[in-house]
Order: sequence, then structure tokens, then C-alpha cells
Amino acid sequence: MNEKKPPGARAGAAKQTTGRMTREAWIEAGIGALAAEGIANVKIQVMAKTLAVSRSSFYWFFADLQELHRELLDYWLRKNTSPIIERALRPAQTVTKAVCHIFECWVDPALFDPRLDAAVRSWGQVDAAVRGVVDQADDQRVDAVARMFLRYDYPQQEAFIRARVLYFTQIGHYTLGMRDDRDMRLRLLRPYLLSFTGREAPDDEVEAFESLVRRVQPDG
Amino acid sequence: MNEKKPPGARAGAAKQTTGRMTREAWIEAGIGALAAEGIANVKIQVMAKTLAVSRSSFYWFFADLQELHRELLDYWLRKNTSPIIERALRPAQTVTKAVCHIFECWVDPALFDPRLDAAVRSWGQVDAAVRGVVDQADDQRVDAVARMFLRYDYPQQEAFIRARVLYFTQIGHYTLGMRDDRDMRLRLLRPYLLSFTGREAPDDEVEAFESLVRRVQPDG
DNA sequence: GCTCTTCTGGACATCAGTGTCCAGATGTTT
DNA sequence: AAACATCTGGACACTGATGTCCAGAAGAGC
Repeated sequence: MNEKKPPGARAGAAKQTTGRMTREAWIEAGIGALAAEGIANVKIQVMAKTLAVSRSSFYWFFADLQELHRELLDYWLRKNTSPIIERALRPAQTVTKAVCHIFECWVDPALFDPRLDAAVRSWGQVDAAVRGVVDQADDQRVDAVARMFLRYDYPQQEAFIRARVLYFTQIGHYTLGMRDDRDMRLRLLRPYLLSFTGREAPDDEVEAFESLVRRVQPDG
Repeated sequence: MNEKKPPGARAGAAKQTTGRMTREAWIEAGIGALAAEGIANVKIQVMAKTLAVSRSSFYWFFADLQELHRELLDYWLRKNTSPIIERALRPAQTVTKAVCHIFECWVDPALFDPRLDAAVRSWGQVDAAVRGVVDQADDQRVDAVARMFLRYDYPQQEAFIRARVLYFTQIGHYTLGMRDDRDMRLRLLRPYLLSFTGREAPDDEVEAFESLVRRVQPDG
């Protein structure tokens, strides 16, 4: 209970390019480890090794592992949920176009990190508190998609189910490991749109989405 | 390297109701821990405690943790994949009926254990070898469902996509935690069938499935 | 009951990880 | 350059897990 200086309570720290560590650098390392290896492998000792710094440094920025865990969950919540909701709200002429807007999240790594999402979900299966947060985020996401379908005059219940099918399919896709390459996914766009909306997508929408994908995924 | 007796190579051992441990009992305990807490929490020490036996017992039946892990993966493969494939092959008058057959797996705990499936999937995200096995099983499952759609004259590509959507939706559902109760699921049956097949389901099929669900899930 | 095989408990060694303490290095301000 | 605040490394104590060894308990066959 040494009180010489309250660690973890820092001012706004810009990330030094060299030399000293920052709270943010530890969080980044944590996110990396979480996404790559799961919460059970987010270990101070190994992060310290990859960051080439001693373990004690960690304890200057965080009280303990738990505090980092909270931070990781927080980061995920901020980064991975809002883009989906934002895109589900975006206006469009047709349902298929609106669905394409949501699809942007699935193809643009800047908007959504599937590895991280899957890792947090696995974490939620072990830790009830995390599970609660994940559930809430999922509800928000599905709700946003359902409202999207409602804007195109789907009956209440059907809109809800289509929202689930769309969202669950995507989560399932990531859970299973998304082994398709870019071209495969583009070929499948049209039947996915049909399956999700029950309506055929106009050519120009398909083409617009294809060029977007090529922009955010130059290769691969 | 003591060679007094090769452990792990046993004859067929029936599970004693009392007293001694068996290889099978350890595997069961392992499956339980895996499904409930993930592979990282399948620990000899804690299983020994719940089985009320000492750790050394474990090492009589298995060389090490790895050997149990292999056994767990094997168990999962045997138990959780064949029912799906079997039901996807089952003949039916209509697509919707055929889809209902597959749905049986999702509602009957005897056919498919979603917690276990999700746990093995999380495991696969950390362990490449496991990942390979999971991928293969997923391919087999989707393939079986796609063949089902093909039997009802869906075009090749559409059948494949509908198979994925159906299967991924379900995996997503489990990954997200299946919070619906039985009645909720029954109410959603019809729109799910519509969404998956693109066709309306006849009343008698819906009713038949409802009564099946009530049979395998007496409450809940 | 005696012997042989099968299985268990307890002691031991070892390892990886957490968290604490503190001297002191390294930057920042004046 | 002195004083101060910030951060790091190394030593230490502790925990929970794995795996090994072996004496001997408990069943099975004779």
C-alpha cells in the first residue's frame, strides 16, 4: 500500500516515438495479444518481452492486469461498435444499397477488426461481466440493422429477423475464420444481397460496392 | 522415461459407478471444463479437485495434458458434426421441410452441443492444428447443407450462399449466446424459414416442427 | 488368503506468471 | 546544474500449474 505516487492516474501523455513507455503502448500491445491469442494469453511478462521493457514498467501505468483488461474492453467498445451503427443509419435509395453501406464495415479493416471482435466474444464466454458488455453491444448492432430494414417497409417481425440473419451471418463468418479472398467475396455479393433482403440489387449498386472494396483492399 | 507400464494404453474399461477413475471420466470432465470455461481452463489440477481424486491419477491414463487435448478434439469431431450432415441428407417434400430437419440439430441438445462447439472454435483461434480440424468440419457441414438446397433446384451459386447463410447464422447465433427462449424461437420459425429459403412454409410443416420442439424441450 | 495388476496419494522438483519494493536512471523545469 | 517528477530494472516473495517418482491401497484371478 505504498502511496508515494498514485500510478495509473496520469495526465494526457503523448506517445513518445522512442525511449519511454506509455499507457497507450501497453494497451496497444494488449489489444494485439488479445486479438492474436485470446485473453488468457494477455500476459504482462510476455508483453514486456515484446516491448523490450521490464515488467515493473507495467505496474507504473496500471494497478494490475485487471485494470488493463478493463481498458481493453473499453477500447473494443469504442472502436468496434460505433461504425456499424453509424453505417446502418446512413440513408439510401434502396434496401440493397443500405445493406451495402453496412457491408462496408465487413470489408474495411479500418472500420471493424474481426479478430478482435472474435477474441472479445471468446472472452465473454468465460467472464460474465464481459459477456454483459458484449451482449449489450450486439443488441445495439442488431437493433440498428433492424431499424434500417424498417425504413424500407419490411413488416416489424421480418425486419428483426432479417437484421439478425444479416448480422449473425457475418459474426458466424468471422467466427469460422473468413477464408474467402476478395474476388470470391465480390462474386458472392449479389446472392448475399438477394438472400438478406429478398430483392435483387441493381447493377450500379453492385458495381459501386465492388469499386469501394477494391479501394480499401488493394490486394487480397 | 520410466517404462514400468505403458500408461494410456488400456483395454476397454467400463465406467465404474464408484471408486476408481477411468480414462473416459477424465475425458468427460475435460469436455465439461472445455465447454464451460474454454481450453485455457482445462486444467488437471482443477479437474482432479472436482473429480475428488489426486492429480497423479491423471498421469496413469494420459501421458500429459496434450494427450487429453487430442482426445477432446476427437470427441467433438465425433459427436458434433455427424448429426448435422445426417439431417441435411434426409429426404423431404419441400425445402422448408428439409430446413426443418436441419433445425432439429439446433433445438435438440442430444444432437448438438453449442457451448462445446463455440469453445472448440475459440480454441481453434489460438491453436493452428485445431483450427485445421474445425475448418474441415465446417466445410463438410456447409457442403451438406448446400447439397440439400441443390436437391430443390436452387442454382449452384445460390444454393451455396443459402447454405452458408443458414449455417453461419446459426453459428453466429451460438457465438452470440442464444438468449431467446423456446417460445420466442417458435414464433421466429416462419420468418427464418422464409429468409433462408425464399419460400413460405406450409402450416403443417411449421406445426410439426413446433410439436417436435415441445417434445425435446419440455420446458424452456 | 496370496499374488499380481491396476490405480491412487503424497512428496518433490520445476516453471511461468503475478504483484511489491526500492534504488536509481532519465527526462523536465526553473 | 540542481531539484523535481517520471519511469525502469532487478531482487524478492508468492501462487498455481505441470510433470515425476514411488510406496502402497484396492480389486481380480487363482
